[in-house]
Amino acid sequence: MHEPNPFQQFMEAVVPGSPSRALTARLRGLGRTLSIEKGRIAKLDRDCDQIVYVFEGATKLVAQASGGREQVVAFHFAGDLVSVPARALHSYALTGLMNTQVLAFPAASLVGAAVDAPLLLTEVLERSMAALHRCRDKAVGLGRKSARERVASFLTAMCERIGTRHRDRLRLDLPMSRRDIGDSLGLTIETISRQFGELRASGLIETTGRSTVDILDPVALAGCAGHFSDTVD
Amino acid sequence: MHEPNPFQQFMEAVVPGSPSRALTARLRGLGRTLSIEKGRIAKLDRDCDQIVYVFEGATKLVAQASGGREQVVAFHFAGDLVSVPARALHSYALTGLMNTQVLAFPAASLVGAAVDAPLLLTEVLERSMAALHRCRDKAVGLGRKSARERVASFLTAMCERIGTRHRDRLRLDLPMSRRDIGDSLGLTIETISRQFGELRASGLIETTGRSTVDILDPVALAGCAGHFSDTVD
DNA sequence: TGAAGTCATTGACCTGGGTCAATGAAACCA
DNA sequence: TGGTTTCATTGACCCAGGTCAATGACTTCA
Repeated sequence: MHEPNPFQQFMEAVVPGSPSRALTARLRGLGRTLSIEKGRIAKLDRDCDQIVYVFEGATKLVAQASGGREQVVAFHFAGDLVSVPARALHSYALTGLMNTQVLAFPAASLVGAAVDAPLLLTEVLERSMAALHRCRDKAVGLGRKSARERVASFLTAMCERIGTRHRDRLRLDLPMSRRDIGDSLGLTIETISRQFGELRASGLIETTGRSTVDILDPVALAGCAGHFSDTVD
Repeated sequence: MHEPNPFQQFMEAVVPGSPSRALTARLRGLGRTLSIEKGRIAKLDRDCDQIVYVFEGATKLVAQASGGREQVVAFHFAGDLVSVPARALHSYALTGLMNTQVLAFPAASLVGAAVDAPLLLTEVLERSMAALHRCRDKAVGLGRKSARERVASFLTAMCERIGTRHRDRLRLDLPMSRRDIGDSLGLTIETISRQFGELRASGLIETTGRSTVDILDPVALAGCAGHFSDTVD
C-alpha cells in the first residue's frame, strides 16, 4: 500500500463505476496537480473556466470588487469540486486556507472528455447544482439576515462539514481567519468578533485560541440562523 | 405552420443536434406544462428538485427566510432553464411576473433520461454553471456593495437580458415591481425608489410610468456598478 | 523564551439604509 | 370617467453595523 495519489482519489470520488482505460488516460492528461500554500493564490489557467478537485487541505474562492473589497463566495474542503470562472463581472481567485493540494482541469475539456462518460457528467452536474443551491442559500443570508443570524448560520453549516466530536462536545477547528469569515458573511471582522462574544456570553459556544469553537448548544444555535423552518414571530 | 409548442421549443433550445425518437418520447413523458398567472406561485412537485424551462413570460425564484423576509434569488425570461430545489435551508418558490408558460421536469428523472444523451447533459451542465457564476456575482453584490452600486448593476444586467432599442435610446421594460427589485438586491422599496431618483437627477436614466426605464448613459451607469474592471481609488 | 508580528477583541462614534408615515401617481374597473 | 386600489415617491427619524483607534492575546522564529 502506497501514498494516496490525487488523481486516483479524484477518479474514485467523482467518476463512479469503473471508468474505461481510455477515459482514465484522457483525464490524467488533462488534470494538473497544484499545491497551494497557505494564504497564496492558486496559479490556475486564467484563460478558461477551471474545474478544481480539492484533494487535501482547504480553500476559499474569493471575488474582488472595486475598491479592494473582497467577498468570499465559498469555502472548500478535501473531496470538494470547485468551478472557477475565468471571466465574470468580478475577478475570482482560489486561495489556500492552509497548504493544499488540488487537481485542476479546464472545464471545457473535462466536459468534452466526458461525452462518453455519462456518470462523470452526471456527477459534475449534481455537484454544481448542489453548489448553486448553496450559493442561493448564501445569497439569502447576505441579502436578508442580521449579523447574528449570519454567524449562527455559518457555524451551523461548518459543523456539518468539518465538525468533530471531542469528549462528547461538538468541536469546530476553523481553518479560516475572522477576516475570511467576515468576507464570507458580508460583515467586518469587528462585527464577527462581537457576535462571537455575544454567543459566548449566551452560553451557546465556547472558544479556545483563535480557531477552536465548541458548540455547546447546536439546537439553539441553529435556531438563531433564521432559516425557514424556524417559524418565528 | 402552427402554434409553437412548448415541448418542441424546449427540445430545440436545450437538446442540440437531432435527438433520437426514444429520447424525445421519454422527455415528453417527463415534462409537465404549467401556466403560471401573474403573481401566482407555480404548483411544482415539491417532493423532488425540479428543472423548469421557461417557454414564455418571466418568473422570479423567491426564497423565504423566517419572519416573512423574502429574497429574490434570480429572475428568468423566455428560454431560460431554472433549477428549483425541493429542500434547502430556505423554502423556494417560482412565481410568475406575468402570465407565463413553463415546462417542468423532475431533475433526477431528466438526468436519468439523459444518460444516453451527452449533449443534453452537457447543455444542462453548462446552463447550471452559468447560473452558479451569476449567483456568485449576485452574492458579491449583496455582501459588499452599496445601494447605488446594486441598482446600477441590476439595471446594467437587465439591459443585457431584456434591453431594447427605442428611437436610438436604450429602453428597459421591467416586468417586476420595485418590491421585486428590492427583494432581489437586499434593499427596501424606499431605497430603490431613492436610488432611481438620484440616478434620474444625475441624468443617467429617465423613467416613464412604473416600468419603463430609458438608459441615457449606459457606460456611466455600468461605471457605477463597482465591478472589478472599474479600477477606482 | 522572548521579541516581533499578526490577528482578535473591545470601545466610542458615525452613517447608510431601514422604518414609519404621509402624499402622489398609475393601473384597474364599473 | 371617476372612484378604488395598488404601487411609487418623498420626508423625518433611528439603529445595526461600519469605521477608527487602542489594547490584548496567539504564533512564530531566533
